[in-house]
Amino acid sequence: MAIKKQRAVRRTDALSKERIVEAAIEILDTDGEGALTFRALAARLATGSGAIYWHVANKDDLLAAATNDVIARVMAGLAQGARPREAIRALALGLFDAIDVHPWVGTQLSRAPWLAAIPQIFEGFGSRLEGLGVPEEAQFDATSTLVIHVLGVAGQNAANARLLAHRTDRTAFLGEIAQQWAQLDPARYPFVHRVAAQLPEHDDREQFLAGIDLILGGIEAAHPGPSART
Amino acid sequence: MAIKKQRAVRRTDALSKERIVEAAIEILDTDGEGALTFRALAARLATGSGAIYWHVANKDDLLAAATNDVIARVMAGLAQGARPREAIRALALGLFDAIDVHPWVGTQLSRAPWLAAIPQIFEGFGSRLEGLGVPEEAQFDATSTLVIHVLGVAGQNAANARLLAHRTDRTAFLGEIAQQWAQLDPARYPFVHRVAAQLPEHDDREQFLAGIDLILGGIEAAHPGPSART
DNA sequence: ACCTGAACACCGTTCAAGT
DNA sequence: ACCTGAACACCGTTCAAGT
Repeated sequence: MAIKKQRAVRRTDALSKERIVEAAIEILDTDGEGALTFRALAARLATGSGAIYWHVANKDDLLAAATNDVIARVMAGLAQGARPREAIRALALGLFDAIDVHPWVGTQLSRAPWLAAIPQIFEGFGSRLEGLGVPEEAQFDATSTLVIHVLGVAGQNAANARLLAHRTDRTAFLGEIAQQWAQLDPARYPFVHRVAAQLPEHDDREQFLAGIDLILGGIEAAHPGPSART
Repeated sequence: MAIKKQRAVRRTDALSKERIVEAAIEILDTDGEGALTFRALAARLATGSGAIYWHVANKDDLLAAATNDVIARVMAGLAQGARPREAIRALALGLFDAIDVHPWVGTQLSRAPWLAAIPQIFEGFGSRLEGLGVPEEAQFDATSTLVIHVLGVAGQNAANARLLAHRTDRTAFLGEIAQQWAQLDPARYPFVHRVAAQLPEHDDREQFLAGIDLILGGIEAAHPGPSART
């Protein structure tokens, strides 16, 4: 009982945007997008909901800051000096994995293209195309296609996560969708029928990467350049 | 003044899911995603907000039905019998244009992969890959990549529309983003700097199609098949 | 069977009042 | 300068009561 007085909860530091964003990320990660409210955030920070507005303009601002944090961490964690094609794949996978862990980032990225996180992603892909032999006039379209692929998958993964929050089993959930697809008229949906069986067992990450490789293949086919020997 | 009595508002027909969805689409198209509330919808239909729940499970159900309507119309309007590559491009452009007119469809598609609209889109792309010479094992990944591209662009366009709702000029808005990009550190963001100038003047539709062509190029490069003479 | 509309629970955001 | 927390305006959804 006579131990040195333990610091109570953590009301020592003053409130700051940093601490608010940190707490928001914790709520988003553990309880999902729906759980982030100013009331919940205020409770966790042991303050009033209005206090948060002193450091943060509004909820969009808060979510943007949280998203930037996660993306900046991905960019910082990237290995340097890889060959362009490998660097592009590593960046894509890094983003995929980050969004897999923080599905709410997917929602944000696909809802707000003016986010500060977007130019970071653009730069990450675009600056490596030079090394792939893509001429300057073609770099904008090629980069945009890679970025759109990442954002597109991000949005879908976030949607899946939103749904899986209410359910236990992922395979069972995909199985239900597969069953719905299998119940469509086979005459009108022959392809969907064939693919339905692959749905529950397919690996999102591998399919994402297959898409990146398809796009890279298209880029290289359109611009046969020096690095053809990947 | 003595003209035949005009039908008052339109309270003749009983309420139905069809009429509710129709009214919802009108609100979404004219006043944007934020304007669709059960109160606004009830007012337009001259009924109580609770009445809507007799025909529609909840707001998600309503939005799903509205989205399916728009997508089904795109599928129905497609020309028959085109060669596979042209058919795929036409489908992609049809979806792009529909989402351009109804940006809220973009939000829905990128938020809800279990929508009934999704297998329609899957079928539209997937069933044409056979004719491109893509072997069966590769069709799932290739289709998914095309669908993701459509959904990814859909989400971004919807986000842009949400922002442009509060503003008048599109070019001015893109100009502001371009300016933000141009203000980033040129040493760390050389590519973003180069691309910023192209941002305000670039054509979203053309860039979308360039992405589709890049993906198709990658598909054909991976599976050099019978239809190489496109 | 279908509709009405008040009531409920819950948001984001504001703001007068405190320190 | 920064924090508190009640109050405001507005949601989606429910439900007892009507026809």
